Amino acid sequence: MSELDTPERILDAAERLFMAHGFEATTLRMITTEAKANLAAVNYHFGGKEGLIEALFRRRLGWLNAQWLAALDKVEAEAGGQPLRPHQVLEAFFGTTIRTVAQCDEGGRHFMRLLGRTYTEPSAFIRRFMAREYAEVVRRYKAALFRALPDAPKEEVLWRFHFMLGAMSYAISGADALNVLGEDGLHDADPEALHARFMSFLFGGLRAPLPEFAAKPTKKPRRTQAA
Amino acid sequence: MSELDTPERILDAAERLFMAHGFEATTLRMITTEAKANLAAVNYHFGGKEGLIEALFRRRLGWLNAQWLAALDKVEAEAGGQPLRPHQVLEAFFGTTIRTVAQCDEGGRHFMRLLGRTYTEPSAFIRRFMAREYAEVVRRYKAALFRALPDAPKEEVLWRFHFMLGAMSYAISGADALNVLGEDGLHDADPEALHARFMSFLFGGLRAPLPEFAAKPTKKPRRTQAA
DNA sequence: GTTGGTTTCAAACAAACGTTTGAATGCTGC
DNA sequence: GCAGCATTCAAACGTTTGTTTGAAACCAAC
Repeated sequence: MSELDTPERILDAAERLFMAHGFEATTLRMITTEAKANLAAVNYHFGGKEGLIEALFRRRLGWLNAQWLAALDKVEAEAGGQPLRPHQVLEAFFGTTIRTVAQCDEGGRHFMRLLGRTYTEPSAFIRRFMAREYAEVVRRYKAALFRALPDAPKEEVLWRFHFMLGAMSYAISGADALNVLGEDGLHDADPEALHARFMSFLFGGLRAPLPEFAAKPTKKPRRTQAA
Repeated sequence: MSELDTPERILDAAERLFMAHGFEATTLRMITTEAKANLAAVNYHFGGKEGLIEALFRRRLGWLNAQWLAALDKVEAEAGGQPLRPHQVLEAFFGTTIRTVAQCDEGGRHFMRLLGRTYTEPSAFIRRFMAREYAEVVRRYKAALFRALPDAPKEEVLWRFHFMLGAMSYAISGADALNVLGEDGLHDADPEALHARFMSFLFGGLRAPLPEFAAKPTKKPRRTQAA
């Protein structure tokens, strides 16, 4: 067939519609209509709506995880066993993410925005799935960050990484969401610009002096920094 | 009556349930059951589900907007017409937010987490409402930020503010969401600690050097900064 | 050309949704 | 005690939801 087959068409349509309306508000009838498939096809191929969502995440997340791990492998290999510099870890994770978003097809971009929202999604089923799917990436990057910032309390590092994930979520949401800040349409800039301005923001946040209660006293207490 | 009256009980229950399950997945039956009210009460008092959501936001948002504007008024009065320092603007907005979350009752905290998610919520009805409700606060803070950072391109300032809102959303979501990063339970720290570590992160991000393509050449081109 | 397994399809399913109704109840002013 | 309004209540409304069904269509293998 020159067209994509039915499961593929359903996944593409679901990605777009889940993004536009959320998981709950998107109905199987909307999806199958857009995919030019029969309503029963979702249950036939995916076993139900939850099965569809799971398949949708699995299709993209496997590849994304591979990207993240490959980026970390690369810089760690270059470092030859030495601890990484903090900005290398950030670049490997967030740089890879932003760049990945940029080079995605339209469906991929929809998925990435969906992913950013899903981190705070309250649905128990989705959160369980995400935690399981991310476990390896989280473990590797946490270890790399802790090694890169041996003097910073682990708790502070995790909080800052948490903040960064939030910033990333909004960064990916892009200019659409930003335009809540005012009607004077900020156009979605080119990916290179977004990458540059986001990374410089992140690195500034990571290097910021620790709050006083958390800063360990050092030989030069005035200049205590996280990085 | 010693108990709260019906509309109040419904609003409280709705706040908790919308937070836990999202807008679409929360049904009027769940809400009225938890509020120990009749199903028809929602339509009687609020005119429908959308009316309930709108009332819910109006109840908390008016007060929150007042807090934000008062904080800005205060530092601007102290500055006596002079441009504010960047960290004063950040403290007025984000500091006020974090502190407000801390001193809220449980319902208030639920609402604030709801608010953070709503910024990227795709529902057209909610986004329209939010933009209208926030207009004044957005206008004032944008102006203050631009005055505080006269050398930085407005576009870059807006993007950084956008990133900060994302970080704030996750900061408010708190340790619950953070624990996706690993099972070793990070406890929700005391509010003072969260405030301190969040503000230092933010200020670092705002002060970070601009990406090269956006940095205006100055007399000392090597040290070009946003703040 | 018939068989057997996979995929599509229209139709129907029970359950749950937000909303409406009309009678019952509670409360206030007289 | 009665009128008048505000509120509560159980029941039903018409839709829409995800899912199931059983027959039709397709397609390769023999």
